[in-house]
Amino acid sequence: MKNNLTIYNTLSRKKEKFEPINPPFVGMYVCGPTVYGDAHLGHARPAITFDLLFRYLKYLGYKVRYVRNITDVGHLVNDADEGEDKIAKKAKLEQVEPMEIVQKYANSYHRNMAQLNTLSPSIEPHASGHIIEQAEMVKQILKNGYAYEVNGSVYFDIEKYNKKYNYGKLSGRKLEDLTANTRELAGQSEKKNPFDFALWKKAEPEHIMRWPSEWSDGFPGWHLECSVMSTKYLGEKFDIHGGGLDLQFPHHECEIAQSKAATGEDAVKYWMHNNLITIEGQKMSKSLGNFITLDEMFSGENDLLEQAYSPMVVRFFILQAHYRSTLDFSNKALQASEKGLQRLFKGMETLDKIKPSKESSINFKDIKDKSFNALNDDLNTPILIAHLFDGIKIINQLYSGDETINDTDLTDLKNFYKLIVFDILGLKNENKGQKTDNKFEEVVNLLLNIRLEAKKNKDFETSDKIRDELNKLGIVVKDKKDGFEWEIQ
RNA sequence: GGUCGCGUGGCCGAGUGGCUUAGGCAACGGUCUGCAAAACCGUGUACAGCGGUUCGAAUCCGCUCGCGACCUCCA
Repeated sequence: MKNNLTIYNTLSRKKEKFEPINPPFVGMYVCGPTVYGDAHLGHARPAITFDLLFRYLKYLGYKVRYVRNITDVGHLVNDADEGEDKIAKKAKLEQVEPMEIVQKYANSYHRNMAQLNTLSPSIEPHASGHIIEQAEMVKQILKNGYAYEVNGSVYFDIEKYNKKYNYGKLSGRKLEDLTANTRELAGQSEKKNPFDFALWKKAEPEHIMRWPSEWSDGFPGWHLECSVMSTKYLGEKFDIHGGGLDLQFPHHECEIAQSKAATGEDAVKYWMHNNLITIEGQKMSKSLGNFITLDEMFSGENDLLEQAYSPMVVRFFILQAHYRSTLDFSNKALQASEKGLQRLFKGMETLDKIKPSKESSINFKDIKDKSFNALNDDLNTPILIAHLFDGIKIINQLYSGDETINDTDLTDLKNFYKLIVFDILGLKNENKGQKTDNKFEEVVNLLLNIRLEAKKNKDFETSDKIRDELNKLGIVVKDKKDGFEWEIQ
């Protein structure tokens, strides 16, 4: 299996050639959502970034197993309500079962991800379905001496771990700095060191999500599920682990420590982190409350939104920035993406109308090569898209007859655009296949044919009236050389 | 406070030593049109500031200013 793909590895802080541990198989684990609220724009970014990678790796011929978890056990909210997890909290608020919350938001997450045209992961494990496995890993870490039990809770012993291994290598932190900077949180006296983290936490009486274990009735620590489920489904060593940049520390750092402490192996070869979406320069996040849910994006129902943005516009917007850069949300930027996406699809429609000639006056190889080079360069989709637009210019020249293309090249060109735009970038033309009612279409066509006649008779008063009135109803009329086109806005 | 990152033309957003006019949107001009719209073609403006290294820096180094991320749940 040959490829020229390089990806940026957070571990080395460099772009590295992508070489799977066990080709042609590739194991990829991505941190999924905690299902306690509607998915927002921020959730779309890793989903789309790693969907792109999933699609591209498959195109390259790899057999990819893509695992993305659903966190439904809940994490500690903070020390003020220690012992209460965020899912249980929401459940009490709404007077429903915790698993009902999980089901509800998992469903809406899946719906949103389908709207964004992301492929389903190969496996989507729930943390709650892997309590036994998590307890097993706790035992293993205890047995290896990197954890200690206090009052029914089990904590990871970072100081001890750091004597043999390197805690902080992913995020570039040093234990001394952590010691100096970790806040002294109340109720943490159980821990040897404030930076130790829970592997198993004893549940307080009011805590409704709990499972029996040899230490206590409780629940697993919040870093554990990813170590456990990635190991279970991808093995002790696997290729790619992805997630949002905000998970780098402490979540992924702790994952590394847990896996190493349990198995003695470095589980992950390539760590990948997508950057965050900002709004007015600030991170969009649940905790800051400045987020826009995906449902709101698609419906326009949020005060920050001037209009609705379709799922493909959101996807294209995200792909127009490199995944390791922050991306600032604004209506202007989204509107620019909307127009750009229209131009891209319009170009592809034009491509279908081109008639082949005997000879080709153009050479598309350059654009093709550059496109794949961009993709291979750590998934540089903004560059890739720029090349696609360069190609659109050529397509228009072919259509106008300023350039020519032969049959073979034309087929090749069409296949290239379909491959990149539909299969790899995962975009789809939403206007296509949006069938309106046949009778309705006939009626509009009838009106426009009357208008055409009026125009022929130079009765512009009537023709303009029909155009303007249709416009008021949201039907945009576009005159063509011999006839018309129309669309519903 | 500690660690890390960023600051590109009206906006978004690539590029990281010498030609990339990156690209998109907007703006302006044109073609088309009865007029429009749409579409297409064409055009301009940039690298936060100061200093240094270099034949040459948006790109490397230093300082200053501004912004952000992580250190607490987060995609």
